[in-house]
Amino acid sequence: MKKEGFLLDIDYRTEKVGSEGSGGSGGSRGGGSRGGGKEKPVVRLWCKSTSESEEGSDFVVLDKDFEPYFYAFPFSYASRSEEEGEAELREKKRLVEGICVERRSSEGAGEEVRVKRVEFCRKKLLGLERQGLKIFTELPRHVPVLREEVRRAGLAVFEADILFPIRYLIDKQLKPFDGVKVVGEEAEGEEAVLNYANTGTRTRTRKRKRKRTAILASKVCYKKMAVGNLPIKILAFDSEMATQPGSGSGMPSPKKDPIIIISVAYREGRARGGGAGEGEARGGERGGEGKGGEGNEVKTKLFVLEEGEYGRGDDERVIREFLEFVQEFQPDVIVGYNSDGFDWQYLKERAKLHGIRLNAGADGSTVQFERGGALPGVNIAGRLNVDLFKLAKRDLDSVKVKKLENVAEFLGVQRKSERVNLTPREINECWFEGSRERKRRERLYEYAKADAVSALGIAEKMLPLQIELSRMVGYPLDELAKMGRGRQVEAFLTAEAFKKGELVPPKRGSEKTFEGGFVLPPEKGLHENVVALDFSSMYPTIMISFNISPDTFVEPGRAEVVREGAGVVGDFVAQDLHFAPEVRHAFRKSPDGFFKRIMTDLIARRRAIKSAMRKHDKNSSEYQLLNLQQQSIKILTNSFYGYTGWNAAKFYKRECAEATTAWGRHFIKRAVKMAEEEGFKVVYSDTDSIFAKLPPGVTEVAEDRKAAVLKKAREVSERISEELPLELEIQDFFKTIFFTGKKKRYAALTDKGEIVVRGLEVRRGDWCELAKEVQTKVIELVLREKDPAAAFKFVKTVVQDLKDGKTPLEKLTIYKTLTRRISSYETKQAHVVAAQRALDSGVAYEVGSKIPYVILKGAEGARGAGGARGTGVA
DNA sequence: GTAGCTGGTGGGTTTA
DNA sequence: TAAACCCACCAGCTAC
Repeated sequence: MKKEGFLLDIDYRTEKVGSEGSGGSGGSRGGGSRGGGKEKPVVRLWCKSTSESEEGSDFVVLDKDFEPYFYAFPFSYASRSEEEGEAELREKKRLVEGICVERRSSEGAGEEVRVKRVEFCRKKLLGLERQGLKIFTELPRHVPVLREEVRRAGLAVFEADILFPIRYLIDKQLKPFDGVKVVGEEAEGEEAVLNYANTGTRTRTRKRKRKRTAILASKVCYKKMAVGNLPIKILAFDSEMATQPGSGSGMPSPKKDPIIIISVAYREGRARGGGAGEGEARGGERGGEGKGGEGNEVKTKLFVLEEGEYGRGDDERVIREFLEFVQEFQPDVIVGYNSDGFDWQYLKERAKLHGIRLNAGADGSTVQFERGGALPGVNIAGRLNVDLFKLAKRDLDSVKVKKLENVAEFLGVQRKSERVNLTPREINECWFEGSRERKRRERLYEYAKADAVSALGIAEKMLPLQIELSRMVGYPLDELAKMGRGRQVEAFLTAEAFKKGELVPPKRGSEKTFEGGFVLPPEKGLHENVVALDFSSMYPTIMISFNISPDTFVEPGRAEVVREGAGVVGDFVAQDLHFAPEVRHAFRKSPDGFFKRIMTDLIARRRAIKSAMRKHDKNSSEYQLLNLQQQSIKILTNSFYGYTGWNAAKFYKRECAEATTAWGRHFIKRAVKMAEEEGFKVVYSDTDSIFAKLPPGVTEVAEDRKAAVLKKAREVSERISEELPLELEIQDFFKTIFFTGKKKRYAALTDKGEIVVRGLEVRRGDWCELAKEVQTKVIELVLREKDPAAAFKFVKTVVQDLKDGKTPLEKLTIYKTLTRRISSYETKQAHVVAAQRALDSGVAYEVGSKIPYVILKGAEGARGAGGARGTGVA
């Protein structure tokens, strides 16, 4: 049979050869079951159909024909003949083929590990063609063992740390949320049962669910497809606990406190385009949804503990019903807020207590918890588990205190003022007193629902961009959502390298830092009619213009500057090289480097997308999708500079980053000079921007002044764009701008009436609301009204209110991040002291969380304000 | 990724 | 002798 669809997730399991199927736990990315006998890896591609008759239905592709492998190359010795090299490689090949070692599993059982086979191969290493070995292994878990042995045999090892499923995607050129075509036969019997869920055996109360077809693949390949409006089912969940009254501690403990509510939110019905092939689960919902609209409504469901159950501390039924719901709903994506760090961990403990399996996987397997690792990771087979808190932490810089309600409000999902808000103490009260007071219990239910709905809303706002990034980078969404930008770039580069026959270099860090951007000291005070100019995509443009790439960098000594009369000594001649200013790093002008080829391609793709966007209405779904695509390309392109300077990067090359910033400094200084030559007074400049005004007396009327400044700015920009390989764009026009005299700190009023603030306390998360409110008002009065006296008066009233104790405590709460364990702080800072006191009274703040505190006059130290998650700090 | 600001700690030194 | 001052450093956070 043939099947087409799009890829959602990938993992693998190991199965015993010979016997039908195998026992053991379901494999996951990076994991696998074990046991005696011969085993082999089976890659599982979790897909959704795109064919018209069964759109949105699930199927899983089983591929048993992919072998784990890695590369090994001899260390290159200077000037050795071709024959000598080949002879050595043949010798090494024999050596590697003979490798046999004992591998001890965590249970202590021994396992004999051999190399499966070895092939000769040709690959490029930083542009240089090299001959080496491609070493295949029986199982993915053998790679780390054999890698060490191959190293011992005197070879340099490459690409031995690419996870097996990722290796599969790269080699097959498959991408998540993109097309897959498979030829094979439908799996039957035990094989099918093991690999897809819901054949009806596990869910007692529910009807038999629709079947997930499993296909034993004989051929799997990429299939181009339209990627708009993919039918993806998201399930958001959240759980609430109540702590025993009088137990002192404010934190619920999974050892004793049961889960009182699990709330879920989801959209019911098919995604846009109809619900063909779906007989049930459509309920009596309205089907008439407009094209392009959201259409289907958000639904919620609560799993609530009963009184008697609470008395026994027995939340088994609640957990079971939740799991059954997951299996019935079959979500593609499961989201929660801090779900990896909290909800799943709690569920794990509670499930263990009752001896029930947390089988939320699409194959009925249990939720897998990553061991070790700095951050707790949670994996669910066949589904994409995403912790939105991690996403918000990484991507929503402007939300300072990343509580669920704050993020939801910021994204326009749900206003805080329009939902039920409860503190942990109130949750307790609503629970315990709710048995008498029905209303309070209702409030708790509304609260639980609001949390799940907010999580769903956040997912719907944030995931589309993540999905585009996932498709582009080639990493499954759940993993990608946890990765930092550097690792995302690296994943993308790894796939690109494969396409270009390049090897991914091994990591070789360094501690050395390098000089960054140039900042011109600002001219203190108030300025009027200032134009802001900036270089668009300065670093990427520089990298492309000067072919900056790890493979075009010429080591000092290899480049010879041709002096008059002197012969050529190095491998490269000066006129064939770009030399960076100040640092004098050299880069070959040709051929185009690895980075340049990729970046040029990305920029071309982005340009094409942007022009395609113009053909669509801004509110259309086509436009929105294209917009997300161009955004993700931009994010990636802009990350290349940072990536080359990230010392944990595989393609790390300090000189690349160093040269990039050196050219940046060179050009911004040149631009300042040119602007001043044209009659501008440059009042400030930072890295890639210039703030300039015309000296007084050029024109008299205010309106003319703006026109004059802009006209001049256009002239300067044109001249600069002609002379330099960069575009200088007019970014903004400020009617007034105020500099405190310090770098990176100013406030401005644009000609559109908006106030822009940079660096000042308003922008900082470690100042209390009151301070920020006051500063905002002062800035308004100074910039808009130009009335410092009024500002002064206003501040005085605020100070008086403060002295009179009229200011509410919440407005004085300061939040600061606890960046490490309390014990490892050298200095006694207020928020650390506050965190310690909170701990003493039973509220444990995790590393990385924000500690709320208030500084009181004459107090011994910090006193707590009501936090949302944590109760007051003692 | 580097540049830069600010507040605070903690120790040593100066000052009234 | 204690308050005032100075300074290097730690820590957190932001601009680009």
